[in-house]
Amino acid sequence: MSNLRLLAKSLGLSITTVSRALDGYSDVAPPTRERVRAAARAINYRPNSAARSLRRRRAEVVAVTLPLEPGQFGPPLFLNMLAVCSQRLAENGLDLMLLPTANAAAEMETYRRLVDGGRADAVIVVRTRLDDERVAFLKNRGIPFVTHGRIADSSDHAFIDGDGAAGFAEATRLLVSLGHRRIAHIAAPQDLTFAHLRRKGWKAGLQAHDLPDQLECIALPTEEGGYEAARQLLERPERPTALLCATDSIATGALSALKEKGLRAGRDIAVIGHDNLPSAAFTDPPLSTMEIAAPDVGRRLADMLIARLGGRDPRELQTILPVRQVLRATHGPAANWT
Amino acid sequence: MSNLRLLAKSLGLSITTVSRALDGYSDVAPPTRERVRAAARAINYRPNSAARSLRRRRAEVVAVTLPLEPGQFGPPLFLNMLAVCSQRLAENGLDLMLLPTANAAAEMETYRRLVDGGRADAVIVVRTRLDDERVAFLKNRGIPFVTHGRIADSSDHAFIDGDGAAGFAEATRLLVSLGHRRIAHIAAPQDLTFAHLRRKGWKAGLQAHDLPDQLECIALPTEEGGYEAARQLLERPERPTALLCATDSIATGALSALKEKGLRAGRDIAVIGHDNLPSAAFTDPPLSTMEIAAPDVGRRLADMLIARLGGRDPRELQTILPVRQVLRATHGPAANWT
DNA sequence: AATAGCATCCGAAACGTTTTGGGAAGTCAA
DNA sequence: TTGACTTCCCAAAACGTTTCGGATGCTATT
Repeated sequence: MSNLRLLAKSLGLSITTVSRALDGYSDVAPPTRERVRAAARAINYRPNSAARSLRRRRAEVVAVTLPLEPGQFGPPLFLNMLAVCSQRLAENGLDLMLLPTANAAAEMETYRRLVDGGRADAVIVVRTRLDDERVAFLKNRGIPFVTHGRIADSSDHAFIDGDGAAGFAEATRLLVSLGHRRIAHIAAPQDLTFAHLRRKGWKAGLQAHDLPDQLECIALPTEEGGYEAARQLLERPERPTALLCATDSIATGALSALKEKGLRAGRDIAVIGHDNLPSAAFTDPPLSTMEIAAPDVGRRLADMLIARLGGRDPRELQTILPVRQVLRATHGPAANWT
Repeated sequence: MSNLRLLAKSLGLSITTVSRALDGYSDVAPPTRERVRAAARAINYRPNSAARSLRRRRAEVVAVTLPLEPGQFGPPLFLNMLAVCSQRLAENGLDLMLLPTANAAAEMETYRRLVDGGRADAVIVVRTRLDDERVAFLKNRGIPFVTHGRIADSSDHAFIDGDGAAGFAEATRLLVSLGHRRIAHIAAPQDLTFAHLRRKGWKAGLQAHDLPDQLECIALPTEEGGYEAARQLLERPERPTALLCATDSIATGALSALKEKGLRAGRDIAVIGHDNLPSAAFTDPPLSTMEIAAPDVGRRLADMLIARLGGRDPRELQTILPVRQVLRATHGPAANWT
């Protein structure tokens, strides 16, 4: 590992001049600048990141912890979003680093090392809960952050989120218009904000038509969870004619349960998911679902972080994105069986 | 952000003593040590990571770049493995950081910043290619690394990998024993090592029974890729009776194509995948697949890294894990149609 | 009483960078 | 010739930590 001192010595220049040449300052002669740059390239010089961030008093890193438990989006979409975010951050000289964490306690410890140890200049909070201690911690420390998803009171921090409530209300209306009256909801654990909002939308949709909202079941947002929940709902005396699922993973599991019961989704019973996972187009039948109607959530997220790092008021950085329906083959009209 | 100087001043001690008290050295009196620790806890002190790694001359970070393109494992399993790895590394005071990268050029640039800039002490290389410039780079720099997957010549570096060749040879044998003679392979791009080895296993399995190995198609390791490839293979005059797919994503797409043609997997045509994704148990019919027969790849990976950081010879750190079959409903006997 | 040994503590240097506040030539106008 | 400006360069300080090599005072030993 080479450093500025060696580079300077080999060029017969001072450390200062070499540093400034590499950073493109105007007070070094163009020929010198080129000479320095060529030498730096030749020995693969990169500024030592620890020394640099020690001196500049910033890490030039945006961090995001990745909770292990099944979450909001499926990982493929989610990582895609972060990759786009990362590219955008890179244009501003920021690294995005992801830190997998096994459980809530480990995650909080990671936050402390991150923030109190100056490892990150800003953080992205994902898989938010209504009562989220990570958000409380970050507010307390005053470090810039943006959440992906809201919390119970999101009035005073930056966030980006899909309008899950509106999406699920809309989907419920669609099912009603197709003749459904017993519309069940397979919800995800209600401490997760997205799950809470989607359930709220479902309830609102039902209430608008004076329909009962007793048909529900809470499941882990996995195929397994959806499978079990669907089986339970089908045992109910008031058997649902439609299953509105909090996520596509849940919906995929539900499809599997329906098949076991000899029910054909889209004909005997309607199923609608959320997220539009890549695999949703390849279930049998192809899953009707919904997705955030924005192609560039990652980029927006990065821009919000950069704005926060620039001191922008978080209350100006709150984005709720509309959700659009992706209708494939599982949202059928109500079957005639009772 | 507090620092040692402030802490020392508030305690009436020197910076040295405070530092050594926190690090548990024996040359500070137990009462002093406790006093220091209490004060540090009270002000949420964490050593500044930049200063620390500048002085210690190591970053205490293991890095892994995450290429965006669809890869070896599906993300859920893959992230799980990394999370386990991360826990194990944490026990040794190492942070695991993931860096998403959009393309090969960006990935190499990340490697340079990482290694030449001293941001990481070791790296994990995932989604290896037969000819992998990342491995060449790391060897050249002499930084410890472990690859997840092999390359063309893996004789002199540390790696952990599933025995894809044996797994696919075994699966081919199974299909032959079920009466199949026209066993097609939907391969992933052959520059990816895992794809190359799996195809090699398939070929070996066929050759052992003097069966032809013309029935193949190369696809992106996604549902979409599997769907297209399966459609093409079904157009062939010598229509296959079995599809051995390089990944479960491919197999899932293939299942969807079969359904369109009115073929029932497991009865009219056999399908076998690889990876045992969580969703594989919930396809219709549930997918027969295979998986690495070790519950703790992530932990092993971490241990190998730690061993490399401790100076162990990479040639002693080469693990090939057996692959076991997970037979569900899609590996049926050969149908009678020609 | 002198010395050795021990338990505690501390000053100062070092890690490699960025940045402040100049300094030494050279140029130009008066 | 002088002074003011420019251009190009540099010394030194600072970021916060760890660690080397003592220093200080006390107890036990001779």
